Amino acid sequence: MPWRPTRQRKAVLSALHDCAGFTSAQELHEALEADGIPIGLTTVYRALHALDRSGQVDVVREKSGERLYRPRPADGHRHYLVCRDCGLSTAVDADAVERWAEDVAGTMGFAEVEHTVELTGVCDRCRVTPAVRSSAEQHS
Amino acid sequence: MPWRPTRQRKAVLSALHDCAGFTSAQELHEALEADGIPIGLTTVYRALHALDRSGQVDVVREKSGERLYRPRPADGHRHYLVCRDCGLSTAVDADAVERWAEDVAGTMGFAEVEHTVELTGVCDRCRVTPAVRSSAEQHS
DNA sequence: TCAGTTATGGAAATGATTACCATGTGCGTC
DNA sequence: GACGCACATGGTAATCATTTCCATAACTGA
Ligand SMILES: [Zn+2]
Ligand SMILES: [Zn+2]
Ligand SMILES: [Zn+2]
Ligand SMILES: [Zn+2]
Repeated sequence: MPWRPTRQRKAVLSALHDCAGFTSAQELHEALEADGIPIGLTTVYRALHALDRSGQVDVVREKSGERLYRPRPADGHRHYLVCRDCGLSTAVDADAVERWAEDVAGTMGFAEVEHTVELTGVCDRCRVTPAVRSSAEQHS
Repeated sequence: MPWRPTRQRKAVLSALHDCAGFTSAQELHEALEADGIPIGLTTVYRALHALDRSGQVDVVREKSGERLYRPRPADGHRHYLVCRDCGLSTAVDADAVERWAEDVAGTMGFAEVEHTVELTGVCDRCRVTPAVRSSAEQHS
């Protein structure tokens, strides 16, 4: 399974790092095109899929089912607290959950256990000044 | 917002209780039709949506994005450990997670916090006798 | 250069879910 | 019981993210 660091793949990874929070495939595609980087939507999906398989991105699903991506921080597996209003996302400490997952799996005799944990809420700022969720401008 | 307990709505709720584990809207629809209960797919979706809003079912999403439903046990909010192979699902104790979620949310200044937690793995039995995931027959 | 593999991207397909809308049903009223 | 209206149903068509197809392009090693 060779891996060619093509212009497109590098562009996707780069564009992903330029985004503050979680971003969808389609948003990324638009952003790239807007930057004058011609790339097919299919290729964006493929690149994200590959990044996911190789563990370079974290993926969450929003209520609609759309997948949102975010470059994974260097220190590995994380979970996030995401504002439903503005999209602001913050990595949180989840050691307790990690331990719990291990525990439960062991107790129940399950193997190859995976977990997804998603926390959503309304952030401090949005409680005061409700914002519309937009990929372009998320307050940092 | 009145609530008429129509033939169809009662049938959906009943069919849902007849299923061992999590079930999709379409599976439910097929099961109902197979039982000679004529009902529109649209109606099944509406009924499940209503049950969800009123907190009578738990919902999870599988990798494909398909929504799976399960009647919520009387004792309220639960999380499940689901076998990726056969679909066997088991409610697990998640007090640790509940507390963690509260904690994190409070610390970060978020309000109206919601969480989704999904545990998947391969169950004891499936490690020995791999089964194909099928809604119809899930070992209990 | 040549062949073989890998990557790209437009268009068409997929598949769950939702929107529309004309029709049907429950139910309180007269 | 008949009437009227709000609520419910269900077929079909639309939506929409994602995937599949497939012909073409780019890359790599010999
Ligand atoms: Zn916010
Ligand atoms: Zn984790
Ligand atoms: Zn199993
Ligand atoms: Zn919980």
